[in-house]
Amino acid sequence: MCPCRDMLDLLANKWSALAIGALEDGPQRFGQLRRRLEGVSPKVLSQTLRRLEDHGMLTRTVYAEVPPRVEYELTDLGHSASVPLKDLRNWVEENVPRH
Amino acid sequence: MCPCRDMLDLLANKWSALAIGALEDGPQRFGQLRRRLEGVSPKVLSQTLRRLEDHGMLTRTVYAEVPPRVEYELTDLGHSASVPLKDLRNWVEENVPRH
DNA sequence: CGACACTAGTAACCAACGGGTACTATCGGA
DNA sequence: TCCGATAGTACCCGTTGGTTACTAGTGTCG
Repeated sequence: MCPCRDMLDLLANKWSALAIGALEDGPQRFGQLRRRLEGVSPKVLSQTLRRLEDHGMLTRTVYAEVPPRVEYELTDLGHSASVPLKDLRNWVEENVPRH
Repeated sequence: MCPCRDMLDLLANKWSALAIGALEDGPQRFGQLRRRLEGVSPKVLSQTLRRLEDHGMLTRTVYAEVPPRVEYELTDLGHSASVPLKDLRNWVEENVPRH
């Protein structure tokens, strides 16, 4: 109904939460993210990043090089959202019976 | 890979986050939840609640009455998870251009 | 007496998303 | 010449999300 549902739907999502977490350390390339988020397929990562970009959580910068280089970086909004997401990830890590 | 991914997948989900939020105020019946979480269909709410129950976030109590009465209540684990989820919902409410 | 409401779902069905694998172009290096 | 590296997309499929219709058993209203 209201736009906050869209935003919650975006952030309350496994790969979004993990991707934003990975980008907390600074800009990252596509392949770096792919390796850090173990288990994500390129298609899904691409979709996730695009949705985050559309909602203003990150920027995508293409460098016209070969091989191609694309960097993703959190916006201020993204950095701000990363705080509650980090708390959520921390809660999970603390409350799940370890491997 | 590790079980924390399952848990994150469970909690990082729109309806889960909203359902846990609604249950913060105390036990609720199915229909109450359905009305509070505007827009959720009975099937999806049922699925969501069952998944949360399976993961120990809430309890489901059936009263043998007519008409039927079923109450859902957060466990200690559920109450603990509700904290970071509430922070996330608050972030969304504060950072989304109002309706 | 018959119709309707209330409850907590389930059954059937469909669309959308999540996810996997294979494939592309381009260049440098062995 | 062939391989590797990069950032995706094309294609396909299964699971999930989602909608609507329907159930049973009783109480209430007309």
